[in-house]
Amino acid sequence: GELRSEMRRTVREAVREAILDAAEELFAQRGLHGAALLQIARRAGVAVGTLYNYFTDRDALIRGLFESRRATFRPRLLAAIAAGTELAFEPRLRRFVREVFEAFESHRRFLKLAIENEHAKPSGSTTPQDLLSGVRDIVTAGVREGAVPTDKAELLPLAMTAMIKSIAVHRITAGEDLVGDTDAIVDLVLDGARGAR
Amino acid sequence: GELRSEMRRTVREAVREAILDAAEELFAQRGLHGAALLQIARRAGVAVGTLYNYFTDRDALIRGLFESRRATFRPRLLAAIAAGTELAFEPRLRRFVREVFEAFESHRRFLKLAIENEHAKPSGSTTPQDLLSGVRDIVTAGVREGAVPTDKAELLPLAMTAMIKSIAVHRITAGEDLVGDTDAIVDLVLDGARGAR
Amino acid sequence: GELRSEMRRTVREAVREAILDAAEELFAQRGLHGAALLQIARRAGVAVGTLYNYFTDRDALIRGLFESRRATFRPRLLAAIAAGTELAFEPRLRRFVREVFEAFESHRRFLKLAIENEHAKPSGSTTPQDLLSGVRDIVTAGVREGAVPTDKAELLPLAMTAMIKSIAVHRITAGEDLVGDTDAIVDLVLDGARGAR
Amino acid sequence: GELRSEMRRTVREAVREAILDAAEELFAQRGLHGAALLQIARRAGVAVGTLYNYFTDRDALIRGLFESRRATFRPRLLAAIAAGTELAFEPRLRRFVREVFEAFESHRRFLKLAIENEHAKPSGSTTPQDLLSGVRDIVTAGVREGAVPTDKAELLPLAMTAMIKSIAVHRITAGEDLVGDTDAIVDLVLDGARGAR
DNA sequence: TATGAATGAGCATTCATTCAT
DNA sequence: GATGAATGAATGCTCATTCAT
Repeated sequence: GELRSEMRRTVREAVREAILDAAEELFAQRGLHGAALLQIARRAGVAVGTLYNYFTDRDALIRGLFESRRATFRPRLLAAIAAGTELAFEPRLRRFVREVFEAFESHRRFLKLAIENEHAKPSGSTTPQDLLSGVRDIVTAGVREGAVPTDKAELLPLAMTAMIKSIAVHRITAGEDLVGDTDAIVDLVLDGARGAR
Repeated sequence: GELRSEMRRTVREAVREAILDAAEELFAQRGLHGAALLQIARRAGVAVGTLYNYFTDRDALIRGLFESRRATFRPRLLAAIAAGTELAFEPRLRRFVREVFEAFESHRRFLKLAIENEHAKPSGSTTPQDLLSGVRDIVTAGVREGAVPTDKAELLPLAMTAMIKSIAVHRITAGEDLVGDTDAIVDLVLDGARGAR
Repeated sequence: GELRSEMRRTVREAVREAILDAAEELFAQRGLHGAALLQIARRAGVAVGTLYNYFTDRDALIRGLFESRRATFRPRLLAAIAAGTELAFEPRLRRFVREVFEAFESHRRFLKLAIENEHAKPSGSTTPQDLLSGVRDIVTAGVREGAVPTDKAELLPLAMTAMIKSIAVHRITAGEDLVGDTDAIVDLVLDGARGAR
Repeated sequence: GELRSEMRRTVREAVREAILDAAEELFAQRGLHGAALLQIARRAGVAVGTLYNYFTDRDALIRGLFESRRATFRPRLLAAIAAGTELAFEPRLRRFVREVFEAFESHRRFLKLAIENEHAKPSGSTTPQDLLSGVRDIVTAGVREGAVPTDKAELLPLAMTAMIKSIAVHRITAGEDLVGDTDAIVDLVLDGARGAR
């Protein structure tokens, strides 16, 4: 009946998640090309064939992983952008960066993977692209507000996103906390190397 | 005699360079994993077996490529650092960034490759690491000089290197000029988003 | 009670037939090796597992299909042979060929399949073998009657069966009528290429 | 030098032939679908990879086999057709059939394979098609000559080819001689079942 | 030293078969 | 009996590496 079908759906979801977790782990360990599907299946505790009941092929598994993780980030990112609309540029930016880092915290492993393989996934949108687009929105508002000179509007989002990603990977690799860098980054972005903290 | 032996050495060097060029081109096109040695050999105009007379295995070829290119960058980087020792922080930084970009210009293809595959090459030093270390030197001098607050010394080099790499890849991908971004980047780094250009 | 059990048997028979129909269609489309059991199950409107409630394995399904179709042909063939016992060789042969073609008409798809895969099914008797054996009976009678020289008795059935099968496949493939070739074939067989029609 | 290169070509040709022989044997034993490339490689005394140095993929190997064999038959068939142009219909046909059977003798195994898998190879021309086309040529000449009634011209080639193939397979399977059937077949075709031998 | 054919381990993918529900 | 997810052996194919010439 309905209960039965719901249980089945739940089990299916659990297996799917186990596969994605295993894939995430092995892709992080051996790279997007270095992890064999057999290893992923073993780590997930299923047979190779089972992988193909959930993803049509290797590429679909990779896409599935990225899309699945992105599906949990994007809402948080969008919320972080929307939440600050009423704020001035600086507090808005500060809040955004903090929330981004907080979101990053819960998926450290995936983020390293996503950032380091950004260039290898030209198909569809990615979390790094979402991040860039979020920063762009805020910078655009900052320009409108007069807080950011027009001529900085092109490079600033690129530069800031690069900083966030780079520092995030740095901290994740070192096993260190991310959120603590929020103010340092925002101060740096706002007032530059010369500005007093 | 000696002449003969020198000619032989020259030819050997030329073949080696042809192989590296072919490798660079194919790695850029199809990725570090996607280019087969047979294709590289063909493009270089030699047989597969010949590759193994110059590099012990695939990995050594990749390392050889990165090291060969690094060998041309590092002197320029070191020179750029050394040349500015007498200058104040700002002009020194400006000069450094410009010279880095000028050096990048002559090896655009390789740089994209090196930056995008930074994480895949944990063995030995790399050009991005050289860059980071150069920036660190200058920032350290800036701190000593009082131009940079101590508490920014840790993250600033990381952030700045990230900006340089990210913008470089952006421009290379778009087929655009790199050097033109020098001042924008330095201004951004020095005075932040809020500072007037 | 009994009614219930009969209904069950009827349903079972209907499902079995649906499976065989689906198998026939897919084998005809993609070959005996090219059709997957999953596709057959889907086309039949049942689950894969159900296939195994009706046939022990893939091979049994194929055998089941061939035997099921054979079970409808053989009676007609036997009847066509028996019906002509009182006739002379020529009218008997003519009648036999016509009735064979008429029987073929109602299972064109299967016949193409059976003829083209004759060699792949060494297990048990097949429709083509039934056909050969029918022709043999009639030829034997023809020899007894003096209408066929003894020394033609060995090859004639083989040759004639080959002609019938070959022309049948030709017409089925072209979507053309079979029965119309009856007289041409029989005339050819009786009087050869040189004889006037 | 030239000698060297010729030797290499010869060796290459020998390996290619060994592969084709192994393929022919295994395809005959287990069917076009049932023989694994690994088995073929083993039987040929080479590694799997070597197969791919000679044929781009499985299908190309099959095509290569059929084309290679066809390349030895077709000239003989064409010669058999051309050789009889000056003869009358009957002797021409008789000669043709005999030469076809003689040609068959030297490649019995392949012929069984080719005839039994005729329908599975829609790409390009095949030996059975060559045979049909040869018979057609001769029948057309027979019609022009007045030896064959026009209305038999369509079905006769089909029927005769079917007979030849069917009897050939019959004899090959039984390990019997082919050429001995020549006159019986031709007599049957010319004068039919009723005609005295 | 250069060559390129041979090698075979490694991988993605398919699909007949099983079995818990 | 029906279901369909899980299984894993089998297979086609790739490609780094070797080595006889």
